[in-house]
Amino acid sequence: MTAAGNHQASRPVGRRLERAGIRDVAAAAGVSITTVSDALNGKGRLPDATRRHVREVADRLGYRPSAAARTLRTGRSGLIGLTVTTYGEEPFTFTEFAYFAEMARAATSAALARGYALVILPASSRHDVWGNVALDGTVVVDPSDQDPVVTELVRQGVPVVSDGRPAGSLPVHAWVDNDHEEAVLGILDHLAAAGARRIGLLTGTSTDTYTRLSTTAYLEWCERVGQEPVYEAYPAHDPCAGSVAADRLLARPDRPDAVYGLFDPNGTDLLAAARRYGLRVPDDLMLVCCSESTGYAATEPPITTLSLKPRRIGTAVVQLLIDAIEGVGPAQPVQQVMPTELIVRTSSQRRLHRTTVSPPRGPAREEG
Amino acid sequence: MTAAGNHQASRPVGRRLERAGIRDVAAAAGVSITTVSDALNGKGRLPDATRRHVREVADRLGYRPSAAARTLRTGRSGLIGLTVTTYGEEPFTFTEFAYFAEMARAATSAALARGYALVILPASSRHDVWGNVALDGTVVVDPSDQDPVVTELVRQGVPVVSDGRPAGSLPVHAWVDNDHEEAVLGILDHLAAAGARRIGLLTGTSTDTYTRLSTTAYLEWCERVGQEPVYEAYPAHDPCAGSVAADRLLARPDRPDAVYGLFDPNGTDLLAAARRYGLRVPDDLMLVCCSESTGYAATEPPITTLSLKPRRIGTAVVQLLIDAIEGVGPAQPVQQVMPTELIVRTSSQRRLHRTTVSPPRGPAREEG
DNA sequence: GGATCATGCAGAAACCTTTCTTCTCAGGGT
DNA sequence: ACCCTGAGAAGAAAGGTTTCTGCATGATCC
Repeated sequence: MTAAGNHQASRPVGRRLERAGIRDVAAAAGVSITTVSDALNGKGRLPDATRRHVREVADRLGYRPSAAARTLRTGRSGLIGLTVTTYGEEPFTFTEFAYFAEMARAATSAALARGYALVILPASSRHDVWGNVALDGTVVVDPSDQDPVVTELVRQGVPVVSDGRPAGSLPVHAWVDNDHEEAVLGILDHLAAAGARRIGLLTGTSTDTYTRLSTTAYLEWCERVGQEPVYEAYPAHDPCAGSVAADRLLARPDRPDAVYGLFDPNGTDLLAAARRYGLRVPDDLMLVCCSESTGYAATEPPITTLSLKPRRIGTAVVQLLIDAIEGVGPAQPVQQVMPTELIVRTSSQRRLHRTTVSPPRGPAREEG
Repeated sequence: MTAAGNHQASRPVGRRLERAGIRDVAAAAGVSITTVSDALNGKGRLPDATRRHVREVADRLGYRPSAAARTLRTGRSGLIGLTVTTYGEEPFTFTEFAYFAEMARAATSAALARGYALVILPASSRHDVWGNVALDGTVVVDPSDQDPVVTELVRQGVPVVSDGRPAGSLPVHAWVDNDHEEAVLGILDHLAAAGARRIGLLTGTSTDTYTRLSTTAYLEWCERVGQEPVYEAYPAHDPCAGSVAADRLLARPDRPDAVYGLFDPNGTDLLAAARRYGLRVPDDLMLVCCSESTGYAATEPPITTLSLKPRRIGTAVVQLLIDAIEGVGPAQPVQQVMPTELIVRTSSQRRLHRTTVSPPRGPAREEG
């Protein structure tokens, strides 16, 4: 109230009008700040009359407790980080785009339902951002081998739960992951049952656990059934490399008559390559890819996809994390393996077999 | 160091080992906490030797300033909210899913580049979450008529920038939106030029500005060229209603020979309906829809889409918001209208015309 | 040679809550 | 009459930073 005192009604959306503090409420209600705090938080020994009175005064003054002060005092911010692996400048790569979006959506819902908010943070980036936000815990998606940020967080005692098995011996508090081996084996069996004689794989060159587990499962299956492996690996974070790799795979002399693609755009990549080579789908070439996109229901022909059920994963990860933050649940690290779902469409049905799907385990409780 | 002093190396991932504070650094470096703060923040008058020494000691101790304390003192949290309209239990509806995901991605990048992190918050939900997080500002997507949360934020003086024109007289500090009228007019002209005689519209029943502006632009165009309007409106938040509406539109006696669908899934909806009625695309029916999905490049036939360029929007919104937070830029509200991009594919080309696209205005600077 | 001045650093307030501890007072038991 | 108990409420510390103000010290200037 210095020089600005003479034009009061000038700008209601001004610089930032001084908010009412707990002191102001106490003064207006004629009680101490302790009483205000207790009344508003339902603590202490106060008669209902006092509680109501304080609440009413606080409402009238538009009082909102300072989150910063509360965090400082209680050590709890109500914020959990969602750490995404960054490729180049952008958070999360395109190949896992739909997956990540769905997973983040579910994680947001789950966190909000328990009174927490999600902060999106880049992995292993300039850590001034990391230092500037008080986190009660962090979800890290696909932790890389020795992520310095995660290591640092764990060292500080911040609970960390990962989506995907942690590589190396990263001591996360819990992780959730799909049963990737079983998923791949299921797909290969499905294709073989539909009449595939030589099944190819479109895989990645990176060393994350998803790629690794899926590839080794494929190789094991090939060995078991006595098929020579036919696969192409490409850098999955490159948006164009998928098309090239798909083309290469179908250009081989030992061209497969069925292909499973590990990454979301591979369905489109393979379909385009098949058209170039005049291959009919599914008659000459059967196709399956791992994707969350509903667009594969509308391609010509519709493509069979493997869904990793990201909503289930996102929900589970957040539940585990908040349990760890609040100290409920087991003290030991938890490992939760979630089933996948094969959505069978035309591209993997050479004859009109059955159209049922095969959820590998457990009753399907939720729609996610 | 009370009872826990006797088993030091017991659990490195223990409860939460007490972090080093600025006091500890000061003591270890043999200086005052003022000096530590100044040395680390590049303020005050200190010789470089002292600065280096303090920094080194701080590093050795693994000192990280408490974000809560800093926020409390400075009034700045480095956090900006991303408010999404919630439908039912879930944040953001499916119809704007791809748009939102892309927009959020760009917003995250832009915020991080300027040292801010993004918090995802639900609109008009239980506001205990809102009260618990200190926000420097908020981006609100598609603000509804009288959103209580946004009103409250503005009242508190928190900068608010909206993606989409604010409905009513919501006093946001700035907004960014596409030129929806121009986009619709461009599409209608494009279809007419390709030979469409009667153009239909698939629109929504909700009252948000996007739906409203697009629909009135369509009606105006119809009046101008003397065509009877042919449209169906449906509740866009219902994932199944789109198919039904598409079917109804094509079942009409005055069936259109070209349709523009305002929402992302409408391309698939219309394509499926066209198949049911035995209509060839684009020969009997031309199709355009508003979508960010790349899947429409792989449908049969590929479908022409209107992209709202969500990455540009997300970036612009965050820049505007941070400018407002940091007090740079104009004091008056800013309104920024961004161009859209029509991606012409087979579904809207009856004869083999040109394949060029028509960005309504401005040079295409970035790829987003 | 004393006033002035810049330099290097320290003290302490302020930010706003939550919570531990303490105080007062009324009433009931013996 | 006394002690004890419990309710109701207040005092004050603590949480960790930033930053304003101020105190020395040595160098500079007339």
